[in-house]
Amino acid sequence: MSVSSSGKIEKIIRFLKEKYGTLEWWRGTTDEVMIGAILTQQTRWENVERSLENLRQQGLCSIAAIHNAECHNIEKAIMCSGFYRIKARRLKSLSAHVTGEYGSIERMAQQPADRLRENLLGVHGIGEETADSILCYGFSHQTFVIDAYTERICRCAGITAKRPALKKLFEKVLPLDTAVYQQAHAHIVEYAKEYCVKKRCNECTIPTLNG
DNA sequence: GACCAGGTCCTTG
DNA sequence: CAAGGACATGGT
Repeated sequence: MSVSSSGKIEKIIRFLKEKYGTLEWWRGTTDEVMIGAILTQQTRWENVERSLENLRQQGLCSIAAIHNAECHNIEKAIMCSGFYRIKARRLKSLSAHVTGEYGSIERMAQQPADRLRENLLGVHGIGEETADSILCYGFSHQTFVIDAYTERICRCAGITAKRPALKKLFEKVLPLDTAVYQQAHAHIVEYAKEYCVKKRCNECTIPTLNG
């Protein structure tokens, strides 16, 4: 009898939690999480941190400051995390959205998660992963983040579900606890960076799934 | 030098 | 709908 997708996901989550414990991941203000979520698109986090530091030094590391800044100045500050022209525009779109739709981050934080998600997906340059990252890490909602790594690990584990269904599966399995959601995604990324890239993800290396 | 990074959008078939 | 390309810098 084969293990169900839910069962496999439970095992993956348990194994990774055992392996990594609690990871320090994305501790920052809501503003910084939102900005970082855009900057980290297809980009290493270490480069994003440098950009965030540049933005801080320029006084540009907030949604309000981005809203008032010249695009050119944003571009210079975020250059080292790549795609800097398009990302500067995306940051502008996001800041315009927050300001126009809610007035402030504080107001935004009072809205229900599903409404925030729908509105974020309407912003040019924000897709599912970026929206969910903002919700989960910036606003502490129980929204699971599916990224390319999650898909890789799940595929190797023989879970055939794709993006939307995969997200539902994780959200069905995980307890309704924001810290658990944040950690589970962090664990997957750490594991994938360590094992699924260098080893080309030819086989599932999560031991509990091989027996 | 080749290849990849915590995506998203746009164009084609 | 799936596949392919553009966006760009920085690390291995």
